[in-house]
Amino acid sequence: MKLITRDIDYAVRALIYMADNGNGGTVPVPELVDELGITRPFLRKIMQLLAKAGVIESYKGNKGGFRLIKKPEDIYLIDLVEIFQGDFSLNECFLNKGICPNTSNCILRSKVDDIEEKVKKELESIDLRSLI
Amino acid sequence: MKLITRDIDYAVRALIYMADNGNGGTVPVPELVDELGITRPFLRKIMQLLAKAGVIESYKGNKGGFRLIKKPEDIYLIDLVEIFQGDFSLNECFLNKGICPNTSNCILRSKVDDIEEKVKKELESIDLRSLI
DNA sequence: ACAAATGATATTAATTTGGTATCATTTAAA
DNA sequence: TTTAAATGATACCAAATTAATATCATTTGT
Repeated sequence: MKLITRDIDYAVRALIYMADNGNGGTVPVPELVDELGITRPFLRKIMQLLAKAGVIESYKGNKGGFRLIKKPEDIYLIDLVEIFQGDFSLNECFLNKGICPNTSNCILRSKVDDIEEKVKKELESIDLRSLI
Repeated sequence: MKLITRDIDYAVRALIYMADNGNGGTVPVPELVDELGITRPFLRKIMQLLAKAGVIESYKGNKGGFRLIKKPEDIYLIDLVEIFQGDFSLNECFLNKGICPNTSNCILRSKVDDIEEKVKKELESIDLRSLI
C-alpha cells in the first residue's frame, strides 16, 4: 500500500526544485524534465493539476512556464495527497455498497478511522520547506 | 488508498463468524458463504491463505471445514495485513530503482517511514477479540 | 461407492495507476 | 508578422494490481 504515489513523489521533487532554483521566476517543464528525469507528458499533467489547485501558476507562450504561488512552508503534504488522490481516506466499507448490517465490522471501520485521523494529522504537519 | 483491502475485510468477517459460531468445531466454506454473502471461490482462496499462515487449520473431506487455531485475542490486524499484502510498508522510492541522489526526497522517505511506524503500532494493537 | 469438503493452480475480469499523444492557444522575440 | 516555445485540454493506451472464477485432484465420513 502506497501512501505516496508516483505523481505525488514527482510533484514534491518538482516543487522543491522550483523553490530552490526558480528565484521568483518561471520554470518551464523541459527544464524540470532535464533536471529531474521525469517524462515530459506525465510531468505536464502533474503541473497542470498543481496549477489548477493553486499551488503554482502557469505562464503560457514562449518563455513561459510555472511559478510557485505559495511559499514552501505553506504547502503541506496533505495538500498534495488530496490534489492527486482526492479526499484522504484509508477506509471504505465493502459490504454491499455501504449498508452494513455487521456491527463487528463497523468496529473495524471506526478503528481504521482512528488511524486515518492520526495519519492525516501527520501529513498536515509536514510542509515542503521541511523537505528541502 | 486502502489500508484494509477486500480480502482482509472478508478475512475479518470470516474469522469473527468462526469465533462466534464455531464452538471449537469446524466451519465449512459453504456455511460462511451463506452467512457472509461472500462469493465462494474468493472466500476459498482467502481461507487457504489463512490456513497456510497458521491462523486456522483445515479438515478435508466430508464434514470437513476450517477451525480457528489461535484465540481471537491473539490474532492482530497487522497479521492479517501482512498475510494478504506482505510486509507492511507505506513507503517506496521511485527514482530509478532505488539509488536516490536527491537528498530532499530522502527526507520525504524518512518522514513517511515515521508515519509507517506509527500505523504499524496501531495495527499491532488491534486484535480480533476487540472487533467482536 | 459417493457426496461433500479442501488443495493446488491456472485463468479471466475489473479497476487503478502510470504514461503517451494530439491539437489548440498563447506569447516573446527575431 | 511570422515563428518557436511554451501551456491547456482532453482523449487514449499500457501496465500493474486487485478481485473473482474455474477446474481438477485429493481426502474423508457415511
